[in-house]
Amino acid sequence: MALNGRKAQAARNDELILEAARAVFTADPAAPISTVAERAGVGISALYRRYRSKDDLLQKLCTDAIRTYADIAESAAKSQAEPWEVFVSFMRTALDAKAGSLSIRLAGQFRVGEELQAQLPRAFESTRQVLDRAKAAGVVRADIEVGDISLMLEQLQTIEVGDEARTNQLRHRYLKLMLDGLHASRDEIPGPAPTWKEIGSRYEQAVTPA
Amino acid sequence: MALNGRKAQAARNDELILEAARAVFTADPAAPISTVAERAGVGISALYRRYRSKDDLLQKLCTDAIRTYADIAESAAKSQAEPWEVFVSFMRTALDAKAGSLSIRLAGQFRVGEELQAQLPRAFESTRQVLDRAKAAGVVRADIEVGDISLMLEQLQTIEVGDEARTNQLRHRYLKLMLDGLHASRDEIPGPAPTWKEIGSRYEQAVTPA
DNA sequence: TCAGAACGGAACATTATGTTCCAGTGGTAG
DNA sequence: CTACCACTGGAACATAATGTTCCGTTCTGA
Repeated sequence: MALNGRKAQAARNDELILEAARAVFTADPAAPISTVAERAGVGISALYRRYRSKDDLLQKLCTDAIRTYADIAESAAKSQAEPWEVFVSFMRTALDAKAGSLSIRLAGQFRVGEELQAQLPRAFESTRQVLDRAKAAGVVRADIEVGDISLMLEQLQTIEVGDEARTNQLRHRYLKLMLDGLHASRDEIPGPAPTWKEIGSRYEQAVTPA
Repeated sequence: MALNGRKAQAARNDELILEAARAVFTADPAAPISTVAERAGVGISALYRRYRSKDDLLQKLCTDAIRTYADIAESAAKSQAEPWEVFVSFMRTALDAKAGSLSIRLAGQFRVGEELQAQLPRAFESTRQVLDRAKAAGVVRADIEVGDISLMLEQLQTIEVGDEARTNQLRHRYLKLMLDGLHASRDEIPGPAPTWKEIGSRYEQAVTPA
């Protein structure tokens, strides 16, 4: 009966809208809000009932995404398995979660709220732990830093061909390639690793609305 | 005196406009045409005197870019140096030329003209030769194909931090990482390589204008 | 001196899009 | 059974963005 109730319908729409928004904005960060409504199969007012503005929706999406990423990293940091296994599995899971994709592609388009900001240290710290453990074990080259992980995941998530399954397959194809590069202890790679500041600075483009 | 003449000024503007357009559209593929004029330090009419429309300008930019890429690939294909050296040098040069960057980021925004289309086989064929030679020499893993090269260069060119020099440095950082991955002959990398069709299909989004 | 090529940039037309508004619907409390 | 109202769809509105045109101005070259 909860399935037929008006409230159940509303609750289902909550999820439908979020899912649609994720899909739409992942495909096109500049997409209009009407596309989200269309994709979700609801009217525009269903959106505005839930979010004060587009900015609000984007913020919610990104905060969720970063929280998901932080969760994944934290979980990996706690794992007791082999350092290389943990690292690889972490990278794969993070890639699949498309967590960074949204936040980066939408960077600068919305105000960065407190909750989002609060997730950043957690994301950074956990990633660092996973990475450091792998480096300490000698299975990841020493000249890799946390910023590298961010940039690599971002790069991978820019890969985009028509089909979603195929896109994912290709992303993992290049992840593997990168992992092989990371794994090896060959010559130094050029340039210092990206700093956390460099990576975060892209969020600062947003014109602060009233 | 050619430096002061009206015609000389016009000729200089030709170049200024192209340079500005490259810079602007590389940074933001959706940039308005007025930004290009501003950056070039000319008025809008100076633009429209040279190009019938924005579409024309974009087409010109991309055609140039792909021709440049094809030139680089062709030159590498002719080189007699060591296969691995040739391959690495080709990748570095292609990356610096930012050749693919423009064409991909603008894909679907302009009509694909004949001249552009004519460059594609040349680009593909030369890239294939460089790659095949490296594979035959056993210095590049066998499961890499031409489409991989395209996608990798594209990925690298999506890297973007504020500073241009730094951006370039980071791109080369990850190119090196990828090269290490390519070089190694470890386990298979997952998924079939991207096909030429998959890569080209992104140009087809353009709504054909009258 | 003067015709006209080249130019700057305001003005215009059009489109895109965030947001509001209102009438309709159906579950539900009383 | 009925009246209420949360929830919704989507048209309408206001606004901002931007491609293109137009016109008055400048300055070269003959």
